[in-house]
Amino acid sequence: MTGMNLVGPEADALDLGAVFRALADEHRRSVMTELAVDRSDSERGCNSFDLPISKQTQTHHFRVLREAGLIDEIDYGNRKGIRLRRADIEKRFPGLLALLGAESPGGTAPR
Amino acid sequence: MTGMNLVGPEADALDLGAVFRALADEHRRSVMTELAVDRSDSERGCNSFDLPISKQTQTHHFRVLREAGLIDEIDYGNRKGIRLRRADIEKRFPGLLALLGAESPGGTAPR
DNA sequence: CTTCAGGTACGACTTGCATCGTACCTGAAG
DNA sequence: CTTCAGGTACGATGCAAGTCGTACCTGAAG
Repeated sequence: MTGMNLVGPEADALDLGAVFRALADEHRRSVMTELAVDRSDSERGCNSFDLPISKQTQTHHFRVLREAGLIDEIDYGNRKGIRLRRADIEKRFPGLLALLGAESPGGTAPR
Repeated sequence: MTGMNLVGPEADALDLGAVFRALADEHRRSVMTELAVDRSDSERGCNSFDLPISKQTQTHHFRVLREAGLIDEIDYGNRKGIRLRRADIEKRFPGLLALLGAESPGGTAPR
């Protein structure tokens, strides 16, 4: 089976409190900002975001993002994929990703 | 002197991280939700939000909201006023207040 | 003046959370 | 098989933050 065994809440069950708590951390927010800017929404590797923290801590952060419903984690056994749940987020919290994208250091305005 | 000696950051200096950290707390978020829904943006008393916490803790939460740039606190000496910084927030983080307003228990949609 | 309610300052306590060390699992490559 | 890199599980640690107790200040009302 190819992945997706790690699941978060349904689109309608996304909790704004959990989302804000997830985005309160600088590292998690930088991940979400990168994802928000990349309009291709392609699956990304966990270490494509170079976070200055240990891999155990990265595991923790990605879990928080998944449990908040912001990303999907695709488990391949010895490798993991990350994908932004853009449609679900836009449906439940329209404009949130734009706020994150506007914070992109490259000045990558959503237009 | 009529108030406003308590000041937060300038409109352009609002930090998304500080805002998310402020909104991560349930009590602070409930205050902001109430403020976001009330389009009159009139000055409100501190205990017009009935929070199930002591007054010292309320002082703490309002301070966090002010330092995040979300509200103004008007000091009258023995009384205090609270006012939402709607224009500044909308300018810097357009759509944020709509997200909060949509969480209002009364189903008070922003329009 | 005294009384009283609203608010703050300081400190203590407790919980939550970010972080990492150690150990272990998984799958791919030799 | 062994080796190795990516990832997880569990536990410990350190720090930030939410909460409240006590004491004090401020202004209004008697």
